[in-house]
Amino acid sequence: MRRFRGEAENKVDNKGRVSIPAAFRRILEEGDPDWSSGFNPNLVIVYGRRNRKCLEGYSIGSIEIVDNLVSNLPRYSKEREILERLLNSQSLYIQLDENGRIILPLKLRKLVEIQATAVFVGMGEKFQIWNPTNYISDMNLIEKNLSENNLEEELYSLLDNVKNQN
Amino acid sequence: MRRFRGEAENKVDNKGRVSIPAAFRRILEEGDPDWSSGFNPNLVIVYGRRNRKCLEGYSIGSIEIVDNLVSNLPRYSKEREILERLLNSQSLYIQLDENGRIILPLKLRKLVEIQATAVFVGMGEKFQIWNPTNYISDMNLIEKNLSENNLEEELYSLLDNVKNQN
DNA sequence: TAAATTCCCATAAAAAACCATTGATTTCCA
DNA sequence: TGGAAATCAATGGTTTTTTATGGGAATTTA
Repeated sequence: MRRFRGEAENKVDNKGRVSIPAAFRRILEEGDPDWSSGFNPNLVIVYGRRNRKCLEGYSIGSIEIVDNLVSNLPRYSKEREILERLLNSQSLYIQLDENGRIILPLKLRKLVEIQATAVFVGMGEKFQIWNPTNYISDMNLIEKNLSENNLEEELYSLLDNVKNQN
Repeated sequence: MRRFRGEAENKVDNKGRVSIPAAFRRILEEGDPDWSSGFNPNLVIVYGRRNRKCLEGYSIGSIEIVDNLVSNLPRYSKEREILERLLNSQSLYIQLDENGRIILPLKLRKLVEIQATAVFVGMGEKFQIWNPTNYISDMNLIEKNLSENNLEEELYSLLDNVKNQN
């Protein structure tokens, strides 16, 4: 499965309409089992992640993987209920329009402080939508953390450890 | 099967009428084997869950799954008898009206303290109906629980464990 | 027969569908 | 290979449809 990559800044009009970057649309199309050429793919936006001032977009395929994991937990378990709250209650099924746009409801825009522009950030199996300023802050935070603790090498070596476990 | 997603707050008038959120109606339609375009889907509302100050709505399809689970228990076992009380006795079959509304009987509204507004909460294979204030409390409880015990990562890793079992 | 329930109609606001424009990118052919 | 033609992407505006909700008449029920 191809991945969401790159960053793009698009305008949000006063109805809440935003274009999904064309590159991301390709991934959404590939990832939507019901999609076929000439039609518009669907996606799911999750807004319930804690400690994150952004929205997360998933292709239908990727969200189904997550949903199935949840569905495999005991039906009435506490754990499952909480995960449903975080992943299903705080999420939306959204259809792209003819022009590749979606409508971000006011509620979500307020939640992540998005007004006239939004930044789309590829994150592999999902993408994020940020208020531009908040995105810069978040990147700066990461940069700072990396340089202060000289974490970069350590992080990359993590990858090798994961590999060894498989 | 598509899932119930998102949160919506709708008004309850003094006849007990409430709109089922349009997004949920789509799921109810898909999940009702007898439904066909132009008609109104049916649903089942369960009010028998203890420790839950909310009602639960199921599509015909999902309630059948749950019913079948109960049917797999030994026919005259105590457990089955009790579950049938909670899931069958304390539930009702409801039809949406022409405008996508249902009537919540006074008895049920009292049971979960619903008055002028109700919150609909998508929970994947079912949805919940809450008194707004009680819903906020419940979410706060979850938040508190997550942050105090640093449970979020643990929960998400639960998902990975599920994956590894398959 | 009063109260409750069902059915029918009305409406404002929100969302979806439709159409148009501009600038960038790609195609393709002389 | 240069550049005209075609295509696509991002964005704005308008029209149509859907949603949520209210109210009243008709019908049932107690």
